[in-house]
Amino acid sequence: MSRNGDPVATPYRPRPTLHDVAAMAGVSIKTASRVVNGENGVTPAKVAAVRRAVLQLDYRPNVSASALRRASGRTAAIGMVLEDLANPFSSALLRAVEDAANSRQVLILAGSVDEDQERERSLVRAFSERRVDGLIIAPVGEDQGYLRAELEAGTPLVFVDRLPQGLPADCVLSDNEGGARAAVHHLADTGHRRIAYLGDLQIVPTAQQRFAGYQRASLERGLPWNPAHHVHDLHTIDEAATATTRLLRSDEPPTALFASQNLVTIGAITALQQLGLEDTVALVGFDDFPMADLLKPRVSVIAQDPFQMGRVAAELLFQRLDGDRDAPRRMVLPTTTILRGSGEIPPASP
Amino acid sequence: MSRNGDPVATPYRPRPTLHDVAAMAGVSIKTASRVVNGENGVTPAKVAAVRRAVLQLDYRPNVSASALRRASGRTAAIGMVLEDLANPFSSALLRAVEDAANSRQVLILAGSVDEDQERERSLVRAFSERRVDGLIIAPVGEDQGYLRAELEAGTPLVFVDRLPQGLPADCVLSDNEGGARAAVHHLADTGHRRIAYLGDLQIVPTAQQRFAGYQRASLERGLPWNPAHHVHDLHTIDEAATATTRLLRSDEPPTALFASQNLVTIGAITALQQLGLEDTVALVGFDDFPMADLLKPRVSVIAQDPFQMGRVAAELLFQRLDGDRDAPRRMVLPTTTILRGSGEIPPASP
DNA sequence: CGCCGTCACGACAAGGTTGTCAAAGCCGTG
DNA sequence: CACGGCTTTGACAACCTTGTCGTGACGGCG
Repeated sequence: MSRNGDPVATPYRPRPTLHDVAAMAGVSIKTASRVVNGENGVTPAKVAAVRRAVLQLDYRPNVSASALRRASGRTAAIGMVLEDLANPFSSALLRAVEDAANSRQVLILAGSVDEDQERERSLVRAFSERRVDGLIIAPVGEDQGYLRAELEAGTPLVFVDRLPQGLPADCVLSDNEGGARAAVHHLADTGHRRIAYLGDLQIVPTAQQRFAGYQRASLERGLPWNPAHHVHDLHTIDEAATATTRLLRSDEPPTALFASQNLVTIGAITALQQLGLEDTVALVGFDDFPMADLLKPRVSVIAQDPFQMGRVAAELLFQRLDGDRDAPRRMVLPTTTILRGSGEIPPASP
Repeated sequence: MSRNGDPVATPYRPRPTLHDVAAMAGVSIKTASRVVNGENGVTPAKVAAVRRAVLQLDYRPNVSASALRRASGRTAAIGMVLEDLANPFSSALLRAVEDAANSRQVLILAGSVDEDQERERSLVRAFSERRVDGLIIAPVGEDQGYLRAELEAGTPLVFVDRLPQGLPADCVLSDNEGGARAAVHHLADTGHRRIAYLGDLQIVPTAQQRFAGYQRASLERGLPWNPAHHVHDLHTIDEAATATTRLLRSDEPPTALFASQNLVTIGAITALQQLGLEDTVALVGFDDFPMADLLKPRVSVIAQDPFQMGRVAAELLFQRLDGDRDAPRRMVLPTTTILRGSGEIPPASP
């Protein structure tokens, strides 16, 4: 009863192949291939015939089969292993790389690892099984030695945001230590001596570097070293808010806060607002975030430039793909200090 | 003189193939294939030998070659065509789809179109040449008929955020009209009668729907219809801010604003803050955004749920991949009205 | 007119894999 | 020991494409 409009599964029409194109154009497969790939040595008449057939059949070359046969084996795709595709930092990286890849007709496979080492490895494996031409990785694991085979097979690797461990490879980092140091110096310049550190998971290398910057600046300025003012392992807004509240309610509260990361900064702001202290306690956050200049007070930050990081990483990768086989490079991108208000609140006179 | 540490380009080691595995294990290629694919009918001793060889060579099956040969032709990859990978809406969609894909060992190819029709088509073409198993598309073009060949070849298509034109395909939308209508009703409930509409590019279908909702609610509440209070084609924060400023400085300024989109909302807030009117003029925005509840006043919004949208789209897609060939479905996701303060500001008494 | 170089073209193999199928080995039974 | 039935195994073709190379046609030259 297929007449009365029942949805009937029409059989799928198989995709046309070069074989079909060649048949329709009345030439050999090889000649069709030549035309499709723009090689010369084909009569204009046959070129036209093949072109017609391609159009009529809506022929799409099969890149997989092509890559399989081609000498270079290039698939014109690269893989990106990121922390979380939904977070602004990762997605800015992705977008920047996309722009670079786009101009070379290269596609991007992307995945999130969520701080899970196992997932990092399985993603890389999946990309490798697709024979991506290169990988850009924001590593979470403690050892990237498992990638040696990729490197040896000639797949260029570029690490972003964090240093690779146990593998010589290109790498693009922010100046985490320098940025954190600048933040603390700025708060000290404003008159603060009791500056709390609110940090991400200590296993995260960038968090370590930022704490090192905090420590270095504290030393340089002769600030009191008070472990009660150092909170580590904050990984969500709520955790950061809770920790901030506790700090500010303690006997000897800090007069300024350095938040080592996006979500921590937001958590700190939440807590400050709840306590009504947002105009009393100074705050500098690491990482800029949207809206930072619409809050009251506007939030001073140490900004990274994820777009530039992605752009530089992509440049490195494509240089490698173009044959550059020099020693691995490490690029350190400077941070920018953006003063908007929250970091310029002076300490309350005691 | 390669002894003294000059960087010397060591030749790349070609990736091991099944052939190599088979040779090392002393079996035929086919038997190695059987072991790798977990087929049975292989002696335990040979299974063990092949496993050893796989491990020792760090063999990675070539998914492309495999897909080429397999009857299904599945590549275990899907393509996503999004507005801009760096914007929160797109990246939330991407992430939600990734989570669904991940549980099926499917990878994601993603690209941004930036409101460029041409780019939409070229991205789809690139994905199609990779023989992705399915496509999730946030369309920008005015006609998706060019995708018919994909559909006929059996590649499931799911559209998100916007309806496809000229093609019967699955589709997941927010209730744009309903959400906008709710926003205006809420502002009317608060006592407003002069509610301005600040809208995105008019060619964008979602913008049209939101304007329709605004119009419908205005009618339902008998609000004055004042074209001077309707601003269209705002696509950046700056444009929105400028337009808002102009509106509020006009002879008969609105007492409330409905911003039809993320960036427009932010632009409106910027303008309100500059004019010192943020506690005087009411504002409801379409789309939630991070920090909306840390601003002063907190920003009332009509929230979409991009994660759910992505999840639903992925579900549809995978159902199709699992053989569902029913008529195309259209899913409309409800919006949520989140009242935080800015939408509850009463009109200034004249 | 015969020879040779050039060019267009296609037959064939190969790339890494899986589906098909026949051969070979093993077992128990009569 | 011959036979039938079962399991294990590998040779071969095929997927779609491109690289190699030989063939045949053509034009130019001696």
